[in-house]
Amino acid sequence: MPHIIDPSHSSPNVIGSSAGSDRKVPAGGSESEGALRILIVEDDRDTREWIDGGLYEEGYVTHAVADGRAGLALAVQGAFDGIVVDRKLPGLDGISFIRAVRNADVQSRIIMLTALCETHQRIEGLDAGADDYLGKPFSMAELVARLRALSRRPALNRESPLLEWGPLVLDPTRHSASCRGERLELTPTEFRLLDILMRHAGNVVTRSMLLEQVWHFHFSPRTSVVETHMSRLRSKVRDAGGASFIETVRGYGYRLQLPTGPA
Amino acid sequence: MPHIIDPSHSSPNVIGSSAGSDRKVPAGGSESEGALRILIVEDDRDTREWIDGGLYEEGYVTHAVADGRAGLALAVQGAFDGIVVDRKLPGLDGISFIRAVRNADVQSRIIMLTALCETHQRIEGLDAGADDYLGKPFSMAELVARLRALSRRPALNRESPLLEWGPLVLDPTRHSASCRGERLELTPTEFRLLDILMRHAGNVVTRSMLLEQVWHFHFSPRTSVVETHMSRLRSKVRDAGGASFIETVRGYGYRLQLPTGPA
DNA sequence: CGCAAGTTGAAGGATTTTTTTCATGGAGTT
DNA sequence: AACTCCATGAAAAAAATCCTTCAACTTGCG
Repeated sequence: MPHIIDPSHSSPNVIGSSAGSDRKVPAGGSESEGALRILIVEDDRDTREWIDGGLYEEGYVTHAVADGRAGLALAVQGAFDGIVVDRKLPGLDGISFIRAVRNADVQSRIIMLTALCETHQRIEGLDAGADDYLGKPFSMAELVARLRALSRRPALNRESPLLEWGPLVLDPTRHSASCRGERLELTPTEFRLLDILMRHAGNVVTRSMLLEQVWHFHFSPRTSVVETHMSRLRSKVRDAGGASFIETVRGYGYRLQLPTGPA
Repeated sequence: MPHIIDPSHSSPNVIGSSAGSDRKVPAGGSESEGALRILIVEDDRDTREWIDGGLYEEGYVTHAVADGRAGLALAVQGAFDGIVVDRKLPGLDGISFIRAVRNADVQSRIIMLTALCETHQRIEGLDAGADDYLGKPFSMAELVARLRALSRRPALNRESPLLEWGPLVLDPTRHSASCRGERLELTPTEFRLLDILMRHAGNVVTRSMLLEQVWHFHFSPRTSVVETHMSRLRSKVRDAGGASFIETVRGYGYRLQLPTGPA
């Protein structure tokens, strides 16, 4: 799905420090099953309101704040099911925020939002206790999908969310991947490649995106790094599983595609 | 095929004159223009080619120039959907560029690239008529997201996920097309041809338009590239669906036409 | 500190796919 | 009929991609 940031979904009152925006569930639901409570900590107003509105439409009960400290207070006493927090925040940094929340023994599932060129930070975030991360810009669909994935796990089980695609399984927090249960011994670069492919499974990931997200290139080098590593990744996956899932889309990039993949 | 920028295509002298820019879309005035056309005005070669290549991979039709004046000429007569312009340009400054473009009553969405973190310049840019700005370094994903966001802001100029015409379905983001559910294995060029035809479904697409949007030719070469590719595209569609939807309008170009006519 | 093991990206040739050219014959027009 | 425009297949040309090798570099460890 296209990464669209549409600021048009605006929600009424979103607050700075003390208060917040509470939303009700559109359709009624029981305490146990229905309304999942999500805390949003994001300083950029447009983005915050976009997330807020989007999750509201998905049936979540949201609470959005712009400030890290305010968010922390809420997180600790709010019994939220999930927390969406920007890495870069004024006052209290996103990573410090996460660390603080975990120190307070809060079990909420946390998704960290990071700019695309902050791979390093992502790992830091996961180490700090985030359950997953999402690179900006992202689509509402992606966020909802990751939230669902997280909430599917048992409440107290802080098991990391797995990315799965057919026989491929990748664990972002453990930096491990497997195919048909067989462990893939991937180098960091290969891991990142597979990670990106899997997060966009079924869709084309352009060479530019890969160069950008893995190599931080903001120009087009005339090298063939992508091809080289893709080749290595492919052969490892092939050795483990047999089929070649990584399809090349000539002129554009690559795509993870199951032989009998969905339309 | 990260398309190369041939200076002869982007230099000013090609512009003002007759140049193959007879963009006469046959009546109907349907707002559904072809693929979104983006003008890139950026002097740094690496950056320019990076943006150019990246947007190409995303399916945009791009025109890239290094010079502000050349860009201005293009912007004024080019009917671009979006313009990406660097703030710092040799010759004609980015802000002056924007001002000039707006003075010429051009409605294209403009995104200004600013290397400086100086808010001052950004505001100046927005005042001059830019719709948005992006600070360097930025990620391709961000640029694409902003472009998408902008292109849907005004009218219904939104880029719909799927293009459909009778049994033909084309998914721009996945670079895939199908006929009667059967997947069409198209090369990049064929894909672009079909894309343009479908966006103008029912209307004649002139050879000039095709040469310009697919090949970046601003003049009419004597080759028969168009015919050749159209032929191949036709046969592929025929193999998949049976009927031949691509009608040739002798002396003008081609048109996508259902045997039973459009609704 | 120096070695061993592992990782990375450049280089470059092989391979595959795509694009273009070109020649020919057909179709439509005047 | 003469002419122009178009369709098409074959073959040449040009890209794009694959994949292996190699030297530089990093890291962990004795």
